[in-house]
Amino acid sequence: MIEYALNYCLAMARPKSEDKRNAILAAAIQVIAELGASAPTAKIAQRAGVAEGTLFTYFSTKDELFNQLYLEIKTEMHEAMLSTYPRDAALKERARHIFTGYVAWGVRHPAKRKTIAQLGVSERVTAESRAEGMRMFAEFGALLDESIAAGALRDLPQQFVASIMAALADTTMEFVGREPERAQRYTDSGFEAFWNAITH
Amino acid sequence: MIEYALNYCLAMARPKSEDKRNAILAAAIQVIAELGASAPTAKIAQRAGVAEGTLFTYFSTKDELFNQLYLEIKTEMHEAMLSTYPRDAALKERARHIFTGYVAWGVRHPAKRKTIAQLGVSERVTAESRAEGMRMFAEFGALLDESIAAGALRDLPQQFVASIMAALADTTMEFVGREPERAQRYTDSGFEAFWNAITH
Amino acid sequence: MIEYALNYCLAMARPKSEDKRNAILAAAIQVIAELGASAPTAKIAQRAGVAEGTLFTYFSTKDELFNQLYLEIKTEMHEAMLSTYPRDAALKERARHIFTGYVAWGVRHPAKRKTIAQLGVSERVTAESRAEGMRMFAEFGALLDESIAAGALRDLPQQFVASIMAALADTTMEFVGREPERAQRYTDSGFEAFWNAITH
Amino acid sequence: MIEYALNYCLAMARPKSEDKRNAILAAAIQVIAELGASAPTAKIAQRAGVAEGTLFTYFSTKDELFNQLYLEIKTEMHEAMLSTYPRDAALKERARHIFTGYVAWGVRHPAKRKTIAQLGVSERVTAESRAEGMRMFAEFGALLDESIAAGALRDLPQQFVASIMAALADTTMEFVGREPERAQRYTDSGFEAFWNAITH
DNA sequence: AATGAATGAGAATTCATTCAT
DNA sequence: AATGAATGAATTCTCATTCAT
Repeated sequence: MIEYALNYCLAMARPKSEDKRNAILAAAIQVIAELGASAPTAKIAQRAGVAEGTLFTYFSTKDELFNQLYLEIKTEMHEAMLSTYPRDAALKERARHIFTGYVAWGVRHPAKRKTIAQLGVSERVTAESRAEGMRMFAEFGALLDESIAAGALRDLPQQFVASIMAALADTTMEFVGREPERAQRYTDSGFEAFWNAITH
Repeated sequence: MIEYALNYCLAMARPKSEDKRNAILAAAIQVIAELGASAPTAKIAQRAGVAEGTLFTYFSTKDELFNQLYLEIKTEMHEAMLSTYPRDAALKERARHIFTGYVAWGVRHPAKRKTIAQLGVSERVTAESRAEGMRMFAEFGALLDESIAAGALRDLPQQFVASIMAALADTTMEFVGREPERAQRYTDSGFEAFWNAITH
Repeated sequence: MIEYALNYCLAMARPKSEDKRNAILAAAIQVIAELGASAPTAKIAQRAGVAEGTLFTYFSTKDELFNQLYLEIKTEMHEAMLSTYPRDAALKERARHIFTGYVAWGVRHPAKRKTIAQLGVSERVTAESRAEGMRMFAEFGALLDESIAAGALRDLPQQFVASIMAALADTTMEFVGREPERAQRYTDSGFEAFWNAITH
Repeated sequence: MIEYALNYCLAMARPKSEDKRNAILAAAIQVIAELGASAPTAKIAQRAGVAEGTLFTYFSTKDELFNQLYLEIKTEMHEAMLSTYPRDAALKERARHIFTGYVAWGVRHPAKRKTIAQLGVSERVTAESRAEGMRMFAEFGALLDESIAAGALRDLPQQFVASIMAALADTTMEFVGREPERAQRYTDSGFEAFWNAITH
């Protein structure tokens, strides 16, 4: 009530709602997962429960929506890998934590995973967005430097190691998605494969 | 003169030309590599040097073109991996041959690689095409059974191993693409990583 | 403090501000001069420093804004032609005064001139507005009746003479706009042409 | 029949039809005269009896359509003024011919006249088109050089004279349009006014 | 009164596919 | 078989206007 009066005086209109923005991003994830990067904005808006035009008050173009979505998902992936990171565990356990966190996230969010796969090859996602997305993951390469030191990949860029991790984790996710009942087995094996790949 | 040409034309039913079909496929590779899977058929036809409508006498729909292209490239990849396959070499050398052949092919044909990446996530490529594409590669899993027997991946499907190989090779290609002067280094390391991943 | 502001706001019904109305009209002139009659209301509001919605508390529709603007400018033009009108001068001098005043106004206010040109052919400006705008100028025809009496235009409607004056003055303005350094020359010649046109 | 066979051999498809192009231009004239320069392409296509998309095979953008239309009408106006031009008549008669030809054209083609008025202030018509349009009319200034030599407009650019002619003729047209029964009277008077304007 | 988010009906193009030639 | 004009549904984005705050 008082808020209304305040708004009245300050002459503020409805503020842009974070909820709506999130609804649009969430809808985009679903629709892109279903239809690919050619998903029409109209369908995204509809799924989000907003008018077609509203989408454009939150994202000025389709490209902007896609780039923001790309970074949003990448950030979430990153967080999933770092949450409850065991700082003091042995190196291998820390690595396992990251790998496992990523796989678990991907399995839990199949639509997001498909969407990232689509956006990853979409011409709409700019080089800048890609670079920013990559920066997050490069850090894991650094994290693993110790383990790499003696292995086959020594003196190759950390990014190479990070990409290998991502590639193996993605493959793992896919098979977990197909046979969820063997999730544990795939995840363990995927990680061991990765660990062997980089440490020997 | 004109009459002669007329007779010539009316007399012979022009057969579909294998050349034209190939020109369209080759054009599609280029255009899809440049524009993604949303590449218009008109642009593909133009690049192929044929009329818009002609494309549709060789491929009844865009989807058909894309699916055939997908399989054509997959087949070519497959052949690249098997050419000069050293039947009697030691297991690891045979595996290296396959891995290296694939990477070399990808580096030599960047447009094809980009196109396969695009088609790989395109809604136009059917599950059947994907399955058929995968079948070719599954055989390499079988090939490696021996080596897997004692490693981390024992009793996981051969497809898992094949996918891991593909994933690591793709990653390798990408980095070779970025730093061609270190091609040898990346390829060797990529293969060692793969070998370690599956044999330990 | 906040409470005070609150009371202040609740106590007084804010009156529509003449300033704001004028700001909107002034902004419309600029934006229409730049973008033509398709100028969006949002841009006009922005230029005026008010919210999109505010524009509609001062002008219920875009059409109303455009019609009022049309008449406002026409009125201003009219005033420019009559200011310091030398009632007792000779006929030709009075005519010159009007012609010159109009040209000078147009040269001094190029955006207004462009805007009037746009509104003059816009479907948004109603026949009524046009009629009202024309009425003002018809009076100049009456003023010139004497001079017409013997000329080529005798027994044609005063409006015809008024339109001829407007047409010649507009042409004059345009050339003064292009070559401001010859302003005097163009204005004098334009008027002489007009005077000769109607008096011979 | 033989043509078909020939086409068949040369593999020509339906050629772009001049008729259709003209139908689109004619439709544009009508619709722009009715709705102004904001006339939608969809409405123009419909009026022309072609599909919405067809319009764009003849004119790649709306701007191109508008610019070509502008020049087409200007050219036609120009021709109307020169047709049956009496090379050997006295100067005034030649001038009258031009003036009268233009007015008659404008009266006969009111939609074209309205359309040119709209396009003349439209942002879509480029400076190049305008310049080209103006070039045609500048020549009439040259034509009148003799008559100007002694008048009020001596040593002003021919373009100024040409613009004055256009302005007076436009005014004349408008009044003829309103009172067609006095067409002759207006045309004669308009021309006399013009002649007096430039020769005295 | 003032704000600006929300709306949805257009608007200009694009494009896979058809079909007359 | 080859051509490319013709089609119209679909797409992204704009904009006048409304309305909750």
